[in-house]
Amino acid sequence: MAAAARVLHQQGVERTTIADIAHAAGVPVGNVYYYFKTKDALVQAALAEHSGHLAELTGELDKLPSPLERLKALVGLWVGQRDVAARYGCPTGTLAVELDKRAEGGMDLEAGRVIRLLLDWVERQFRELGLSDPDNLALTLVGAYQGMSLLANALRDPEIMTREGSRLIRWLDSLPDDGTGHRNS
Amino acid sequence: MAAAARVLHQQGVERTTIADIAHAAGVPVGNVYYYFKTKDALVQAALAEHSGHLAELTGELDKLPSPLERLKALVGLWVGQRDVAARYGCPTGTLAVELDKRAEGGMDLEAGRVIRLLLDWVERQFRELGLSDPDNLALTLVGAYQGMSLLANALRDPEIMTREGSRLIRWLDSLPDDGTGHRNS
DNA sequence: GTCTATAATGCGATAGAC
DNA sequence: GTCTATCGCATTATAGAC
Repeated sequence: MAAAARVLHQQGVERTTIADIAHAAGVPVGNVYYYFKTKDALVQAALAEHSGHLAELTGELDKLPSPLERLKALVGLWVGQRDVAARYGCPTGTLAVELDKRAEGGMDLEAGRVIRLLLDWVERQFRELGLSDPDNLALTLVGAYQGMSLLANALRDPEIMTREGSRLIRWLDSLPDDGTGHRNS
Repeated sequence: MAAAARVLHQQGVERTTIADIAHAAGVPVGNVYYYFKTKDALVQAALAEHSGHLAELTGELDKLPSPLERLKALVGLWVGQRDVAARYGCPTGTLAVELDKRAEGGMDLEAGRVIRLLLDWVERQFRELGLSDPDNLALTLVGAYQGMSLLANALRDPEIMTREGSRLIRWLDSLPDDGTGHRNS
């Protein structure tokens, strides 16, 4: 599953063959089909990997004391992945684009579910900050991440992540917050 | 070329066969190969279509008197395309994601060139407004567009375009501007 | 459960009649 | 320049020995 997630991210769903994944995992082709009946099942396994990785990540961030620190740390993690993003794009975002075109078995919405998990977590942070319209703020932050990842990838320029990341940090710092964790703007 | 651009956007590059494009254009398969030697040549033709469409669009916007009006009209056009974006994503953005994975003939950077055209035009508007860091502002605006298109597509929710569009309009209006068209912030 | 060999299919590309 | 028929190949998926 880890090999599937990695190779599918780098090569894309359509250009990746089962043989590619089998090779990356160090097993023969037929063996893969023993555990995953179809290629789509492998794609779903990759999605589960991304979902698990996200849960792990937010779990770590939740240890930070304030919601603002958590959001800023999240942006820091994004920028830290700038070279991967510039080369292959956001794993979940590019997968969402590919699955939308794939249009079989109604799997085109499953990547959206992983993105929804991130949106919900971010929205929770904004809500804890006492800000109004936390759902719109989450949309803005996650949208900015997907946008800067796509641009960095399309232009092959990791510095885009750095520049936009800095702006997002300043934006987060500029949001109204009295330090109590309860605030309406 | 128009049929290629349309079908490639809707079905994706890898899932679209030459037969699909030939059918959409109302010509037999072999005929397509008389004008386009390979499938990649068709993809490049589609990119040229997008590039031409963009030039046409900015040409219209350039008729508006002020840069701020032009940018706000651009956002309005994006929101006006919300149903298409929610169903198939931004034509150029999704193509950039797909071509990055395709990785053949060095065509993976050509979608980036079209996006660069948009970035440059937007940057020019910000520069005319006299704002500092017009390149970063362009990155923010175009990045927001790509991000909201991807989210709208992944979640199949055109309203995301409306909500983020409204925010972008407010953001543009909040930028420092004295009405002379020359200003540093 | 592991692995090899192969069947079945779909697609890019071409040949060649008209 | 238009169109039909087909080749060659890559890939998903399976059969079946071990």
